[in-house]
Amino acid sequence: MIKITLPDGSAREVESGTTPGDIAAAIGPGLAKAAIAARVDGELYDIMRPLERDVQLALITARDEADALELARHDFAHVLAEAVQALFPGTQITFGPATDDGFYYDVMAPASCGPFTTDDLPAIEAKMREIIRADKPLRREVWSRADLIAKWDADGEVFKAEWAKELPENEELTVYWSGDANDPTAWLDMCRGPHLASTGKLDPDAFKLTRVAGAYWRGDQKNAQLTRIYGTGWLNKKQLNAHLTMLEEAAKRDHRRLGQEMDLFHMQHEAQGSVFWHPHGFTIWRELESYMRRAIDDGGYNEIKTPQLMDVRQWEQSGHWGKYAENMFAVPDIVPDGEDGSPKIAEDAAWMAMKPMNCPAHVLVFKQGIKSYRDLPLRLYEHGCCHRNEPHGALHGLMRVRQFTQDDAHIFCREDQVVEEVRKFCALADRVYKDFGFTYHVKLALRPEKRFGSEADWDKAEQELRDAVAEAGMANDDYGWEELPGEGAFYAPKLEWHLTDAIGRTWQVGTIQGDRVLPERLDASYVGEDGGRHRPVMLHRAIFGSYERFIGILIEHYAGRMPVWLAPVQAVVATIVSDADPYAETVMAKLKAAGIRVQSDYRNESINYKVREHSVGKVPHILVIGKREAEEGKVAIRTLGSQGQRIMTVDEALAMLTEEASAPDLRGGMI
RNA sequence: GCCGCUGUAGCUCAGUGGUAGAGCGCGUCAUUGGUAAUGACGAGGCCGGGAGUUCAAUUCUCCCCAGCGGCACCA
Repeated sequence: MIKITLPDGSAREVESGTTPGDIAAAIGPGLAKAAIAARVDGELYDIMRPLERDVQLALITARDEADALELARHDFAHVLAEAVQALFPGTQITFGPATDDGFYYDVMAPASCGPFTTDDLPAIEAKMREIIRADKPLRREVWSRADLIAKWDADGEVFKAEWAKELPENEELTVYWSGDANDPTAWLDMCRGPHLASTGKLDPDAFKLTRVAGAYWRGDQKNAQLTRIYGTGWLNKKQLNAHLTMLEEAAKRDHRRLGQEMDLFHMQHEAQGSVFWHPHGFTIWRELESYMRRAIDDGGYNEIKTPQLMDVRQWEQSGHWGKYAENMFAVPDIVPDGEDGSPKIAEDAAWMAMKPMNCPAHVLVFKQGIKSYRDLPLRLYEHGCCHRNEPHGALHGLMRVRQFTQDDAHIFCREDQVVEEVRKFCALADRVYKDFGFTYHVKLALRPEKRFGSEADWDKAEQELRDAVAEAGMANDDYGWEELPGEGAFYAPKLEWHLTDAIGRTWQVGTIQGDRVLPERLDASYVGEDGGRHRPVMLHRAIFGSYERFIGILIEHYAGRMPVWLAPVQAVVATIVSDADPYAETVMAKLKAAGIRVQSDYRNESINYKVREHSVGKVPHILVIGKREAEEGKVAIRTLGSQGQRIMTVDEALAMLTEEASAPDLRGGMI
């Protein structure tokens, strides 16, 4: 007999081998039907898996949504693999987990039919529904490693066999059958589980296969490329539809689409991965730049500007040429050739490289003149324009570009100032993100495999960041505090700020890194109180990350409806009849004088047309002026997102617009 | 860089082995109007680039380039 303790504290004595499903049935028929899995001593268990020792047991139903979704998605993944193998014999299966919104399965299509395409998805979906409707029981079995390897070898499942062979010698492996023992279509996968009791527990109308993509076996570029089939999966059709609606919403917010509709910027292949900012887009940029300048002035930074090109030897010394050359653009020293007029690379040409980062140049500025401990902390800031030769497949709108401008600064400080400087940065970043209406999580990326510096330096650098975050009161769940092993930069661990936008997506933007490597490599020093030379610590930090990316995030976050202070056009003065134009011109003059970005629309078009066009153009306020307003000295304001209009005097409108058009830091409040 | 898909007018997209169409936008004219599209007419295209098959290629084949979805990468 074993003892099962339930969440309410009650305990039951049952035979060893009793399953959670049996216990649910003993409690009541309703629960027996609803229970889909169990949590046994904190671990997820199949409802049909025998219990063999004293345990704490909690039954899981669809009400435990996170667990239920995870189970369902994992099952969908298995059904997907089963369907693909049923339809395309010879397909090899590998691995198929649940994801944040669904599932995927990586398969190797048989050589005869080549990689799967989206055209194959409808047939696979239909087969999946068939499997679900067949309500095949899912049976867990424990196999020896040797038996399983034999099975995979016999079936020609190269990837599964490789995986099993790498597991520890004596490990017992779990497999799941889909279908009972005498079912000729029974299908087997090696899997940790857990799974639902049968395929029929899934809702056949609660999933959709969404796309296919290439993925490397075990995530390594050197390995075979598999076909990954993605699906989204839910507990019921309603949830699925809600998700599909959210995806549509995200598509509507796509900054590439809005960027074109709002005439903010464009890109073209002659400057692949680089942005042509149009007047409207660059207006947003200028506002952000001004905002950031005020913030750094406030924070005690000094703004500088450093060269775009430096001799490659400089990059060798900083270590970038060794670790980062594949992402750098190198430029030969070209001299004109007098003979035929064509440019020619000199034999002994010096090679220059475009800067991919600003840090070495900032150290060079620091090194000019002798620095005393009294000069520290020295905070050097730059709107640093960097070029990185990103892989073609990585480029994505404004989010991943080859030329971008960072709000980059390096703080040179003494060892004893590090924690305080990081803490101050946390406060500054907090203020900035809140001004844009973001919430955020903070994570600490720890030492990567490829790295510079001693273990002791890394220990210290990591601990400092931990301490500073603790002092800033952010090392807790409210801030999603988490440590990420192996994800730091090659020269330093980094704190990362992950913003959550208006529809719940997250974006990594801000960062601060404590670096002792670069000051050493470039021999930066200051004179201490003791008269001796000391190494400063260098903190790399950014809040927006890059202007390009941050603007992309803002466009999606606000769905193009920028707050008034950032809106490229803050107001349009639109007349109904041309008789009102002269009066409208006086209104324009007043708004312009007050610094409002206002445009007039005196075109020979209906007011309906004008209102529609500027609404679609996401102008925050339309000031409509007809005969009445002209006679009464008023304006009729229609605000984006609202149906009605407000009639007010020009001065009232001016006061309102002026208030809304001022940046949040100048208003002393949040937007 | 890897896998898959896509590339036709400024934009969104139809279409065809016999050198092209719609809507929006743009231009002209009429219309002076009251809060999300006034009407008529008109001008726009090397059908991504190159090669091949063919009497004939925007259409079929191959190679490039770019974009999109992922993977890998993101110092």
